[in-house]
Amino acid sequence: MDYRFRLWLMKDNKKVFGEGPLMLLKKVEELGSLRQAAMSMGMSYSKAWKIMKQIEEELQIQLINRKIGGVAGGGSTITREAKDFINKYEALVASVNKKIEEDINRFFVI
Amino acid sequence: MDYRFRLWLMKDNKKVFGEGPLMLLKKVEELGSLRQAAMSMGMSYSKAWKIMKQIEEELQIQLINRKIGGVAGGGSTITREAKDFINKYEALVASVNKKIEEDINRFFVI
DNA sequence: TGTCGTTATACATTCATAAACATAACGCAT
DNA sequence: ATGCGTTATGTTTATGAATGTATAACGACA
Repeated sequence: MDYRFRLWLMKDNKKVFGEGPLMLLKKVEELGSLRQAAMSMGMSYSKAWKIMKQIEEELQIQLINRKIGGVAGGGSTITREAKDFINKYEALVASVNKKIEEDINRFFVI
Repeated sequence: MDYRFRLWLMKDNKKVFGEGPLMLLKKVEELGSLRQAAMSMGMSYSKAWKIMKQIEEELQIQLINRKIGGVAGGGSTITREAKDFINKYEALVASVNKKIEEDINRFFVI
């Protein structure tokens, strides 16, 4: 049986971290700019920006260091805190994924 | 850390079973009609009907026995196959949830 | 000092999805 | 025969989220 799952971290009953933010942060790390990260995912910059803002407010964690203006117009890099966070989230998701694969073959023998 | 988790069963890359259909089937079992089941969930009947139809087509499983007309206008009851299916799905979700709760406290010590 | 690509933000528009609505058929009970 | 509440299905309308557009500020550098 094939499956798909999503796991969100919640705060005050609001989604505060999930697959979208994860991808975004990894792309920022790779590309050095939030705009380029959003573009590379086919996501509008305004949405990407809102996501970052919301998470930072909600979790009280600074995720990216912004630089406005300058040689390449500016850019963003992810913070150590963000790196730690995505490492934890990825480890969690991997662990859960493993569990599902074990179980799904136990329950659905199809 | 609080979380929310959703698991879908897939067929041909399409969502074919998840939390929505599960609730719907349980409500049909409880209330004896797809219309009432949908209403009780604040879901439109047409959507509920489409969900049932799609799953039955996709999984090649008959989920509900329909009766049109008659004493109470008709109604629907869920099949044994559907009962088996929701039992498996619920067991799987419960097992995975347990795992997440263990892990999330291991990873996010917040 | 003007240019560049970025962050930041508000606002308008588009689009996909869901809900509403409409209609037909059904069969038991009165 | 008629009415009732259901299943079945297509069509229309509404809602909300995502996207697009616009504008300002910024600062290194040529």
